[in-house]
Amino acid sequence: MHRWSQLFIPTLREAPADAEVTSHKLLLRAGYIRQLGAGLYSQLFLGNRALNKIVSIIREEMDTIGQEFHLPALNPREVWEESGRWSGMGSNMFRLTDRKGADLCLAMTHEEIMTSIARSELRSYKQLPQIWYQIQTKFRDEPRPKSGLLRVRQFLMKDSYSFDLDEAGLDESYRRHDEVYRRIFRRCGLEFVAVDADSGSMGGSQSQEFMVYTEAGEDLIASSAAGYAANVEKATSKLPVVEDLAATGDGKPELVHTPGQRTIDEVGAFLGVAPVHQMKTMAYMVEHPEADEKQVKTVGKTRAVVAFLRGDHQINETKLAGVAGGELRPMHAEEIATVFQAPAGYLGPMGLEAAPHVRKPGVLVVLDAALEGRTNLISGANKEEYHLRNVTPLRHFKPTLVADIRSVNEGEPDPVSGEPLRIGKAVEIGHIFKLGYKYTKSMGASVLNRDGKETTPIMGSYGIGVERILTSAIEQSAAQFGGRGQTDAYALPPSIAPFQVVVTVTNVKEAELLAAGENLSGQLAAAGIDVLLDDRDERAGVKFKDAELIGVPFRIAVGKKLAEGKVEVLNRLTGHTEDVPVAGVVKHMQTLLCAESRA
RNA sequence: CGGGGCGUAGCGCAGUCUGGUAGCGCACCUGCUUCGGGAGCAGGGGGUCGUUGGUUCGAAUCCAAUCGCCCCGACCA
Repeated sequence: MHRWSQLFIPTLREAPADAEVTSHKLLLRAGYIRQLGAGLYSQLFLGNRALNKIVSIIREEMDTIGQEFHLPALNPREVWEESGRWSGMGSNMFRLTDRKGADLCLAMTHEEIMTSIARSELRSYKQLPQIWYQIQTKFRDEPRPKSGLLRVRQFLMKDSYSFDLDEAGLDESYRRHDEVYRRIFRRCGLEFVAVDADSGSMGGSQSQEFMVYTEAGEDLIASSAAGYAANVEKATSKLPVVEDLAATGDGKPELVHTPGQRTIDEVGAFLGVAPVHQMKTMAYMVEHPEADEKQVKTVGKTRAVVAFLRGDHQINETKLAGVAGGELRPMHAEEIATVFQAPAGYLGPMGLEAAPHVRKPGVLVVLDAALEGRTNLISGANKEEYHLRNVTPLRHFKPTLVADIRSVNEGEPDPVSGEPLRIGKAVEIGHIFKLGYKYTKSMGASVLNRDGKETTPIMGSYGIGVERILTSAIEQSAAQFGGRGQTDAYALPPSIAPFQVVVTVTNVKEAELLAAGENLSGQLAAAGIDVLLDDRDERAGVKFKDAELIGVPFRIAVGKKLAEGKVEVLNRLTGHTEDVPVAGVVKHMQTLLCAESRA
């Protein structure tokens, strides 16, 4: 049993001005953390206690499928050279030099180290599969740390790595992680969705992110009630069929004078057509990575990329960049003039010389899949103050290719079941993905297979952000309280709260109250409940406020009702209070906690 | 790295424009009263005004440089 009077729980009445995000304010006010520098936080008693509980849950679940390691955070340069990431990680990696002048780095992740162990120790297929994990501090020199514990430069990560003989084995290791992750997040009381994700700089094929919807999030995800979920960078939808406009005149593209009308809305209003019947032109330049030598050789370091979308649709630059094979930037005015021979506002497809193939030189012209099969659209005419009617893609102009390059919108039917999509900000709390052979191959790991032949093991890599679980639990709860009109209030799930119950003695100067509180706390502790006794010589109001601030899910007030042999039990998760006879409190709490852990 | 903002007591802020040697609320300490929703009264402690340099008789205040933090963007597991 812990006595509040002896603890260091520095709660604040007001949040420091630097804190903007809800969870950041609350973590500071509740005395969980204090800031040391940008993206660097000290975890105080309560913060550390909550994080330790999360770590325990993760460890317990991970132990059902893997083995816990603990690797050095300080890594020699050589290992990272082997995978090509010493330079690949760029300035996001903290680097340092030892007294002998040797280069070292602070690890951002541990594929290299795990693979180096696998390389030197794994010899036979009989040793596979292996799942190795650790819970360890990671260092990343973020360009912009922000939002309290959400994006920091030093954080705790559970990272695991699987080594399998073949793809079927990897599928299984991946599936087991998927299952365990879901159990971990459920036990931490999070409402999450698993989304298909972009594999990013880590390389690999299949990949899934575990996300918690919250306004503080940095990612946008789309999900539907039917279970479809994807990062907006990847999400698609099934669009209802659009009835095309009737052709005018002889049905061939027809010039119309549109003086001063440049935007989709202006042209639409001027001609009396809806945006769905218009086609918008987006002009970019793509810069190919040096690594893609072939591409750079045939089509040049940079090339023009022109995308056509429905008038009411938004371009998804991530998708387009994927198609174009490099980084995008908007075209400059001179480049527009060269490619289109027309000013922005009147750009269109006619007269463009499209590259016949992505790997062939010429302007890369991409038609969004939503325009495939559409007819008689309105587009720019590549002539100042003129637009065209009756433009039918694939008949009147040939793009290099047709691809999905747009962002889905809220409410559109999901591609699987047609349920409306919900789009919202979310925080990534976990990521699992199939790495493939990237590291085992580049670092030369191999085992002998059944036939005595050298075989490269296939790898998977799986991460969980420990602090992010705490942060998103707070965000999630604060949003619920906010919905009930209570701002800056939250309560943590008992599984991860620093304490499950706080016993508030309303007035410690009344000896009976204090004695009853101590007695009750002792009983709860003896029953295995994590209890905090608030025995401070403070006014009741102060203690109630503090109990709420630190997010403990259950509060037992020992006060005036003790005269009737009762104490007041508040379930902050539901807001429900009830008076319970002192003798029945332990049982009552056990029932409440049990119900909560099942929920 | 581009754009914006801010550094004055533990926290929140005023004072800076118009230079004259620092103030308010909360917190903290002491005493009395109060005691189930951030108490009241009285007394008290605490600040190199981010740092460095310059202008001036005199700088929190004006000028320059520099460091740090926050936000938007770019980037990112």
